[in-house]
Amino acid sequence: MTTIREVSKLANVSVATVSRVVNGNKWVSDKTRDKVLAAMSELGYQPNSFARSLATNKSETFGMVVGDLGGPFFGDMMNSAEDAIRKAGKHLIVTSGHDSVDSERGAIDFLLQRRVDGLLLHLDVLPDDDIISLSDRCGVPIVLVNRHIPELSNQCVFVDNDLGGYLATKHLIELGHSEIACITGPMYKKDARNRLAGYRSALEEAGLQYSDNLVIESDYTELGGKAAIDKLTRRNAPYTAVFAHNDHMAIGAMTSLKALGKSVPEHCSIVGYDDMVMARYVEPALTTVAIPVGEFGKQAAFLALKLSGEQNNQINHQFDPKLVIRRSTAPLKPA
Amino acid sequence: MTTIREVSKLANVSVATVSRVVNGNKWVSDKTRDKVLAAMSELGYQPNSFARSLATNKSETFGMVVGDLGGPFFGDMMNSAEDAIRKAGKHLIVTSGHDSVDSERGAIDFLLQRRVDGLLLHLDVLPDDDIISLSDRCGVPIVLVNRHIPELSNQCVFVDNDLGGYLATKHLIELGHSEIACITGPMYKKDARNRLAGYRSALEEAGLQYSDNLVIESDYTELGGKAAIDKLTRRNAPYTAVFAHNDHMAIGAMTSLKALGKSVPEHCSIVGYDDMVMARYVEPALTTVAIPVGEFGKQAAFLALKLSGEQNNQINHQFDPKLVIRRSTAPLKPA
DNA sequence: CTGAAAGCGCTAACAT
DNA sequence: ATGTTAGCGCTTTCAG
Repeated sequence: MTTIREVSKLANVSVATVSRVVNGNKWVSDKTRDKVLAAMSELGYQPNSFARSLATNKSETFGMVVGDLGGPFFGDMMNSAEDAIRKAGKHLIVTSGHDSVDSERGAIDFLLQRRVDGLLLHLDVLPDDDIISLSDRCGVPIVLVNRHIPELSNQCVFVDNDLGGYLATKHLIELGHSEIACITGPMYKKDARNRLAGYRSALEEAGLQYSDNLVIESDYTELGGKAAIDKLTRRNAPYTAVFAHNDHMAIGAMTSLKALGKSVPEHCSIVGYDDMVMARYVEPALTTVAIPVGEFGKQAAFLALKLSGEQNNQINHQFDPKLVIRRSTAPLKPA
Repeated sequence: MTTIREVSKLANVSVATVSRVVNGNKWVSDKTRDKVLAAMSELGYQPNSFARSLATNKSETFGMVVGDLGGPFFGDMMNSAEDAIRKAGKHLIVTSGHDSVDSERGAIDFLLQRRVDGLLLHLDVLPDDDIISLSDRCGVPIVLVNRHIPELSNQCVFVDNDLGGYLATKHLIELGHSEIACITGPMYKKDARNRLAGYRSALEEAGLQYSDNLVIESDYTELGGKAAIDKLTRRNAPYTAVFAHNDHMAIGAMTSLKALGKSVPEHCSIVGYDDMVMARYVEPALTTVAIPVGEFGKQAAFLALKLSGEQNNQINHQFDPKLVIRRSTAPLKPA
């Protein structure tokens, strides 16, 4: 690797001059600049970002932690975050947290050691308290994606899951359904609790009775969705519609229902959550609650940029989910 | 940010000693080590990776460039690559190349400036020659993912697209089809040319006539797939099966076909390529050629590790695609 | 076992 | 307009 010193020798100038042209400083004569540029390209010079960052104490780089580099959900998020950050002339390093406290911590440490100018965190398992103390001591702005921690409110970008649950349920109610089953995510996750709360409030608003019997806690997987329907059957609970806390479970439920000889939406309506790609492709296409994932990543990036003093965009902290009506829901047929 | 010096002061030792305990050097007495460890945690000390890398001239980090952080294809690849690299005690920085020569170059420069120990490159547009010269001068091992450059053969990990095209076509032939349309990707891409070559060789092997009339060059998008069917219709070309160079186009074609009143697979069989998630969910589920994407990322990581002298795994350079038969293909019905 | 000191490559005053 | 030089925080001889 060639250094700035070698370039300076070849060009017959001082390292300071080379540094100036590398950094686009005005105070260099055109002639000198050309000489330096020539030397640089002759040597294939690449500035050493470590040395540079060490000297300036900034990296021009933001770090992002996502649950899993492969998640379809994260793809869009990373993309739009990177886009916004690139447009600000910075870079984004993405790492995955792998759904474990240790590796989430590890990912954060990794980024911190790289002295990122800010952190965009999508943390699944790290407890609130840890995040709060992290925010206090880490020295760089952190923004939380898809998570709301009251103490860190203005560092959060999140979606109103209560509203999502409410919208899904209300849609079903408006179609005439009154016996609506709910397949929830793991209840230790706030997302799931909020979606369930939305479900309850829609029920309540309509004067419908909430019944534990119709609620199955599951695990956000397709298999879990299937199993939930089986449980419902075993409980002998009557229902004409299902609200699943994500599309995976909704699709699993759909499969199970079909296997039971019930067709969707004729015998049973289904609403999912997330609006993943496959929601458009299943048969019937799934009615679901869409989260503006791209907007999410973008606003998180804006927020990080803002908190690090780079920009001053207007930030949108909370997003409203939107109901996307497709063909898995239909008016209740009189029995 | 607290430095090694502050820790050394608090612990009443020299910086060298602190450095030793940070790096797990044996030559430190337990007592001293404990003192230092205590000081470190009291100060919340995080080693500065820049200073460290500057001093050692290594980063313990590999860099990866993918076309687009959001691609479903890339998700698995990143995941398994990161996994393999993490298991080797290193880190992976992922950046996107955005399908443009400039940003692919920019992404590579970014990583090079971060002095990565190796580069995993999934390059869509950068020409072979540029890559070859890059490999010569960049000073770190580079491995090419999903691309075969003869001059850099042992730095490539790729899939046999000829075989993929052949398998897809042969499957259709075995089902009795002889008039098989082919919707290709952009022909400036080698992938597409190879898949087409596979198509031709399967035809040839079966003694079937190749006809330009049945080949439509498209763009790997769902819309492109739809348009291709329209073109075929306008050409008035008779066909009973379609081989599309990716699943997106296959699904687009399926939609178009249905709109034309032809049902799949009764009137027309369809084979896709890639085996993306949605292939399982469309109706009918798509027969397609699967690429072992995960294995890909993993082998690329192994290769990079090996070339950088870290490990010595046995590397698999070329992968065979596999035909996944689902329900979009069926035996030709006698007219 | 521990400390002192010389860099690693670059930036940013400060000189000239 | 250009050069000199003192760090940035850490690792690594080389001496104790």
